[in-house]
Amino acid sequence: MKDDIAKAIEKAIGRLKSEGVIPSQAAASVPIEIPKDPKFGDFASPVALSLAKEAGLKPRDLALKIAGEVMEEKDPLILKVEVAGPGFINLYLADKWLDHAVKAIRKAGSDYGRSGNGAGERVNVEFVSANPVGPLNIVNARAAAVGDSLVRMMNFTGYKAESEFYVNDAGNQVGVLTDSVYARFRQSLGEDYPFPEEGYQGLYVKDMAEKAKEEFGPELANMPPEEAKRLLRPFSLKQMLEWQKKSLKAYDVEFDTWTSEKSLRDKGAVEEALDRMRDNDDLYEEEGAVWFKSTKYGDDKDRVMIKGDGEYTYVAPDFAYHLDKLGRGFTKLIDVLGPDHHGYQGRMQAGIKSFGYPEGTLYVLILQLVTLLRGGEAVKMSKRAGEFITMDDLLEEVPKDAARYFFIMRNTNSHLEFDMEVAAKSTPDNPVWYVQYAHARCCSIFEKAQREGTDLTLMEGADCSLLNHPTETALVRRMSVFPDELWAAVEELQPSRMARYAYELAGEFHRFYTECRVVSEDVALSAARLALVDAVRITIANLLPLMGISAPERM
RNA sequence: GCGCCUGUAGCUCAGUGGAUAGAGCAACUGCCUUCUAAGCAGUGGGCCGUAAGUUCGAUUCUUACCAGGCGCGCCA
Repeated sequence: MKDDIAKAIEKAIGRLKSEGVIPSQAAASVPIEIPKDPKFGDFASPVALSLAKEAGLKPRDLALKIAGEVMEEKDPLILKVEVAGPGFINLYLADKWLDHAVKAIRKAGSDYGRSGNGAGERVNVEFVSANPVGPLNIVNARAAAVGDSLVRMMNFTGYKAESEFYVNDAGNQVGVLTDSVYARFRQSLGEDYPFPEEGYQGLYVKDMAEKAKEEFGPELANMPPEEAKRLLRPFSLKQMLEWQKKSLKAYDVEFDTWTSEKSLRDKGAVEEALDRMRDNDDLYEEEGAVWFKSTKYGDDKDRVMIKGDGEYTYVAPDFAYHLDKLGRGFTKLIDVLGPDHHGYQGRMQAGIKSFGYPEGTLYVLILQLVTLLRGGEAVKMSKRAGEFITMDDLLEEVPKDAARYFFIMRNTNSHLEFDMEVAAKSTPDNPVWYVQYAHARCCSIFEKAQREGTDLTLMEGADCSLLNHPTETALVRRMSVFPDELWAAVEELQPSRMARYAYELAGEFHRFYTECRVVSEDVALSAARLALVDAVRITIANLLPLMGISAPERM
């Protein structure tokens, strides 16, 4: 409906343009909003306010002209158009539109909200990509929730989006992990074997050492350390990856692709990427190192690609990795990163440009920090002392649905306060329950109606124009903008918008539920309200899975 | 010092170049013989960090400053 209204106003503006009232080059987009106060109409547009200057008219006068044009050739669903305030165009819709809107939602069913807006563009969303050296942490968990929701939302709106996890299995961090496991292994045999200075202290390293003992037997101790570590390295890596996969699965996050840095290196992808930069004259040698002239593409300083000792810096394989993704046919790359990586953005954008891809190919979404609270008190975490809450720990305290909602409920560039006690509760302060409860209530109405012998097929012939109660029209309005809200969330890469929309929709439903009895003696009204409730059920059932949250039928 | 993010109600956060700046929590007051009260309605609470600029109009855009967070390696 929002679209139809925007089109009607666009047409009106088009006619005014051809009459020369508005200059033809004036911007074309027509914003439509739901007014805060229903007395300002079902929908409103401030378009005249922004166009007034170019037209050389007072906003109000222009609004009157546009309104006049809209009425001239008006959509039968539009009842009247008014101009109010400084120049808002307020549209009031005929009751018939309620019927249209509800029927459209029910007809679309599980496809309500789905669109082809993404036009099949192939998008790669990379997220989490934690080093395979320890358990997943809370920022990883936020990245998992945000990244996975983005992929789901994008696929629902016509993109071909895939999720990807980049495994840093070639760097020296895995070496440190291997050394740590090896040391714990020797210690477990009663030896006084030194633990590496930068080694990983966590208990899981000891567990892995025990597993290694089972796997390889005590003869591992008799091998030269280098040989033992050659066995331990892939073994440790595999354990870590399995652990991380398991943690993610518990959050309903599964990746389409896991790409290994090592495999990229092995097939010469790094050299290939560097050659490409060299061909562009973007590499140079200085002080015994090879540098990428990233300042040429807007980075604040040039970056070393090959160190003095002949090793790559971590960025070189990262460039190769991005080039690899692009080589697989993705035209848009999204990297979801933690707050400590924002400095990474400039060099990576520079690399993409050096490879010849257009501006806007890569989008880096930076997530801000998460502060964990328990009952309003900050949870003390000390990495050094090995005291920190992992993603797994969190799930033991907070149900998956609540965790996922909490992780996406804030804008990505806002710090997130996550109170585990609130998230774990089933009380009104917990927004997840509020939304799920709305869905359960819808289902419960049908269950009750059926049990009491109400003929549910009555819905099919329902006349939803009867839904005149303010809470009913508000509910229909809110539902009708779901596709627009979803698309806005996708364009802004902000799943938080979906979380908020879900909350608002649930609120409209709870108000309706309190004010209006669905099943009553009035057969026609009951039929209309059942259809309305069905539409709500459909909308919520479609949007919760986009956030990886279930829509329970009973609570 | 430089860069990125943030500064809106007691707390956590929405929001927008324009109509009286919103929600949840916390406080207080009402509403269950009726489809789940895990709900609803209401009251109180705001120099939208400070100052200047652009504008008919700024909480929104620009700049400076103040405050908080995070980064700034031939570490990953």
